Amino acid sequence: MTGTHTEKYENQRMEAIRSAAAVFAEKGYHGSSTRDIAEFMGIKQGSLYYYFKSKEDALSEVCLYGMQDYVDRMNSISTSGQTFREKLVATVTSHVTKYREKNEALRVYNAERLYLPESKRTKLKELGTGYRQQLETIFADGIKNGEVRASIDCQFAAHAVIGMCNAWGEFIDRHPDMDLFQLIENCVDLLINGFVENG
Amino acid sequence: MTGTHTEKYENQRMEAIRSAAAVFAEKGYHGSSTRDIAEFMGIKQGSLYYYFKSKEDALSEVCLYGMQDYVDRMNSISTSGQTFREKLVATVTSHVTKYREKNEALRVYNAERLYLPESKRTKLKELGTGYRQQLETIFADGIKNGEVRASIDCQFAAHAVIGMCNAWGEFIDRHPDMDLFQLIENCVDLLINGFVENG
DNA sequence: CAACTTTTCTATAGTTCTATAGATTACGCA
DNA sequence: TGCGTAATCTATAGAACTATAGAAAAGTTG
Repeated sequence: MTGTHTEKYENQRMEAIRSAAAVFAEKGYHGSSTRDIAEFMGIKQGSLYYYFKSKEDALSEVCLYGMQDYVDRMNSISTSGQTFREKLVATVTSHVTKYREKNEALRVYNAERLYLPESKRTKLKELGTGYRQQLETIFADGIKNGEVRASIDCQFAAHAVIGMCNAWGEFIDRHPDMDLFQLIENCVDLLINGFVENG
Repeated sequence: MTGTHTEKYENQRMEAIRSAAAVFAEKGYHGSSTRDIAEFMGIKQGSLYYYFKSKEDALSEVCLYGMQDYVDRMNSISTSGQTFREKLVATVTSHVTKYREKNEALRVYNAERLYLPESKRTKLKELGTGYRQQLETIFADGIKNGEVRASIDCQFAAHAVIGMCNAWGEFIDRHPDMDLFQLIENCVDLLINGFVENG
């Protein structure tokens, strides 16, 4: 597959994906033109079609690019021999710092993926489901060894963690001077202890 | 202001705002055309401009419409004489059920407001800030009377609650058969007790 | 350097979209 | 019933956008 292409082609293709990610993240998929993306990358509008079959194809590539890295990190967390608490810290840290690293692709995945037709979303769904299931397993294991309250619904818990991280991710993007360390600490404290005295 | 217009005009105007909300919620601001909105409403594209000065104006009205109701509910919660716990339940319930009621306008506010120019966002910012500050006050009062742990950062807490509710809101929209009662219970339990045994 | 391949550019066909102007129909009331 | 206002429609100017075709430039290899 990749063997058919030059090294330069592959490099430029990645550059095109990153450019598309940056532009989509700022203006949204429908608010961005192929000219915007090409200009960001430093080429002409028409040349972009040497790397993407269509604008929709560009969105698809951006989403996959954003998810791949994200899922990879979760894989290494869930297979590490850490305690529940450590895994939770690692998950939140990984997720939240990804936004600070200005990896716009993950934001694009969250905000724009639904504009892709079903057929182009199956792979993305698999990745997302895989991520969530691994997080569910972390909770299930936590219940087994007594670290997590037995009444916790693991599916709810996984969704809640992901949703909270995404919500803060959006916020972080608009507040570049925010103290991430403090934020992560607050998130983990909330997830572990709740807000209320004597829970 | 409103005195200059007919009752029919005001009714149709609200209908136009609700139509715009529905269409924007489904396709996004840039992905929607004025023809889409007009068709949803059952009139012709050009006629829409009898009710909106521009497409951007439509977005602005939708966002304001969505926020107004949302903020009103928070006003009545925060001025009620309830305990922290009760106010938290009421807040989460109000927020989450707003999504189930298919009030698309709030979703549009969350997802699309940033496409408005700064000048058209000042009122929206005021409303959002007001909401958040009232929620912060609920937490601050909870600390004062010992219901909430003293180490909680009220600003963080308010953002976290709003972010979590919005995250679940998006989810609810895509899962219409979900049990809201159970979801609210889970959310409140998480916020109050956290996930971990003996917090 | 000459032939060939890869990458980029220019130009454009064919759509679609916003916003406006002016005609047309529906409505309220004397 | 007929007049004046309110609401909607038709038609279109003018701009923008996607995707393609074919020319040009850059790069590679004998």
